Amino acid sequence: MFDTLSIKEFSKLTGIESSTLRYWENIGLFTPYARNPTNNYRHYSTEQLPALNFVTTLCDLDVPNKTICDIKNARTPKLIIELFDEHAHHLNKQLYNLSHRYSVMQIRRELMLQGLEADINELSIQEMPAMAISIRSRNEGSEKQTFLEHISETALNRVNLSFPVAGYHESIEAFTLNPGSPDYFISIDPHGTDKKKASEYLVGYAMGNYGEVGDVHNRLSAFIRDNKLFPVGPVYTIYLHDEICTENPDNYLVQICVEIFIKIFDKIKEP
Amino acid sequence: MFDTLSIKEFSKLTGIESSTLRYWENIGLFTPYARNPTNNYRHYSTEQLPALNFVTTLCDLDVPNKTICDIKNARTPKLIIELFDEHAHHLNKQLYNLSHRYSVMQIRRELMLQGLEADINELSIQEMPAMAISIRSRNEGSEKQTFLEHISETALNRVNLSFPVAGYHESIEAFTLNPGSPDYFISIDPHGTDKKKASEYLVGYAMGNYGEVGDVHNRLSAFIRDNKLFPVGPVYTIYLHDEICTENPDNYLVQICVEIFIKIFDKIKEP
DNA sequence: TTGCTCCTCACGTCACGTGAGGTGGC
DNA sequence: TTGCTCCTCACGTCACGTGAGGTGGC
Repeated sequence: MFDTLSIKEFSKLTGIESSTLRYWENIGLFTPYARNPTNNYRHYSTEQLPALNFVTTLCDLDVPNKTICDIKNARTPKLIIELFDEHAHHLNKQLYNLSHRYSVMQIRRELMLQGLEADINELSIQEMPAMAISIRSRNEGSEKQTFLEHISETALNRVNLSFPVAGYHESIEAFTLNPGSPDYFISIDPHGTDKKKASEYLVGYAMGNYGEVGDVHNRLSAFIRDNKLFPVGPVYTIYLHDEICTENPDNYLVQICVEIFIKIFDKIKEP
Repeated sequence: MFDTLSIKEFSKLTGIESSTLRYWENIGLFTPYARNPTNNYRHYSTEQLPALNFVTTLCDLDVPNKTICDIKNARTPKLIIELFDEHAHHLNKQLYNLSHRYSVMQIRRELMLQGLEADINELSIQEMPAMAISIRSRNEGSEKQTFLEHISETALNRVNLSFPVAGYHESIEAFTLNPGSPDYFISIDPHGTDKKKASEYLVGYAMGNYGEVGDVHNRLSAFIRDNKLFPVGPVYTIYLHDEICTENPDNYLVQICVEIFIKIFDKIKEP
C-alpha cells in the first residue's frame, strides 16, 4: 500500500479546509480514499488529486455542488461542453458586472478625494483634463425634470445610477435660470463614449441636495463680470459628494465647471 | 403629501425583490418611508432612491450588510474612501480569478471539442497554428517524475492545475524511451508566455491514464520510417480529455504531436 | 362572498464554519 | 495521566426565498 495522507495533511496540500472536506464527503461530492477501521480516521491519497481537480474546477465556475454530484458519475466530454456553454453567459455577465463595480469604486474614490481637497468657498480658474462621461438622457419637453425626478425615472437602470450623476447646461445663462434642471443628465463614467473637454474652466462649489446650488450662480456671474471672462462652453454640475458618502443631503457637494475662453494673449505668454 | 409606492411598485421600479426589501427592513438596512396606520402596508417614496443607491452600491461591492448598517448613519467621504481602499484589493482578486476561470473554461472547451472530432485511431500530418503555453516545471534529476507525481507535487497551486496538463519531450527518442515522464511539464494556458510553435506535426492519439500511451510510440516510429519523415522538434503530449470530462482514467485522451521537418520540395510546390 | 394585495412569522436553502463532547495511540 | 489528532453531531451564519395563515378594502 502506498502513501496516504491525514485530513490535515491533505488539507494543507490542496488548500481546502478540513471542514470543507468533511462537508463534501457528507453530500457525496468527494470521498476519502479509505478509513482507518479502528479509529475511523479519514485517509486521502495523491491519486485522488485529479478527482479533486474535477470538483474544484467546477466549483470555481460556480456550478452548484448538487449539480457536480449529479454529473460526477455520468460526465462525458459532450455533457461538460454543454455545461460550460450554459455557464459561459453567466461568467461573462459576472465579469462585466465586476469590472463595472470596480470602475464605479475608482471614479467615486477620485471624485470624493477632489471634494475633500477642494477649497469649496472659493471660485478659481482651473485647467482641467478631459474626462470621459456618458449621456443618460436629454432633458427636454414642456416641464424640465429635476435631478430627483430624473433619478426616479431611471431608477431601474441600476448600472447607470451607480456612477455619479452630473448635469450639463448648454450655457451659463441656462444654468443661472434653472440650476436644478440641466439640459442633459450625464454620468461620470470612465468608459463613456462622450467627453468633458479638456479646457480652462471657472470652477465653483455648492452644498445641498440634488439641484440646490445656493447663490453660486450669482457669485459666478459676478466673478465673470469682474474678471472680464468669456464663458463660452457648457456648464457641468458634478456631484463630488452624494448619498454614497454622506447621509444628510445638505452635505452633498457639487462642483460647477464653466468652460471659459482662453485669452490668446495669455496663451502666447506661455513658454 | 406626494406620491408614494406600494412594495410591489417599488420593487418593480428598482428591480429589488419584495422579500429582499422586507429583509432589509428587518435588519435595519433600508426602511420604508412610512406605514399605513390601518393596514400596516409599507409605503416607499422616490425620494428614497438615493438612500437605496447607497445600499445597493455597497452591496454590489460585496460589503457585508452588517457593515453597511454600521456606517449608514456615520458615513463621511473619508470613511467611504477607506472602505473602498480596503475592498479594492478584494475586488481586484475576484476580477483576476474570474477572468482566469473563464480562460480555463474556454481552453478546456476547445480541447474537448478537438478530442471529440479527432479520428483517434489514425495518425496524420497536420499543420497546426501556434498555441500559447506556460512551463510548469523542468523534469530533471535522477528519478524523473510521472504526470501523477508532478500533479501531486504541485497540487497546492490550484491556479496552475486547472489548466489542462501537457508534457514536452525534447525528441521523439526521449518520448519513446519514457512517454510518461516528459522533460518539461506544461500547461495549456492561453495567457502563457511560451509557445507551441506553429508548424507541421505528426499527430497521433492514445487513451488511458496520465502517462499511459499504449503502443502509440511504436506506431509513430513506424509511420516516420515508412513515410521517410524527419522528426525535428519536440513531442507534445496534450490531454484533450481528462478528469474534468470523464470519470474513468481509461477514457483520458491524449494527443501526441511530433514536430516534423517541412520538406522544402513540398513547400516550393505551394502557390 | 370573492379577489386582491399586503402582512407576520416560521422554516428552508446553500455552502460551509464552529464548538461541544468523545476516542485512539504515543 | 497528558497531549495530540481526529471523530460525530448539532447548531450558527449569511442573505435571502418560500409558504402558511391572516387582514383590509373594493
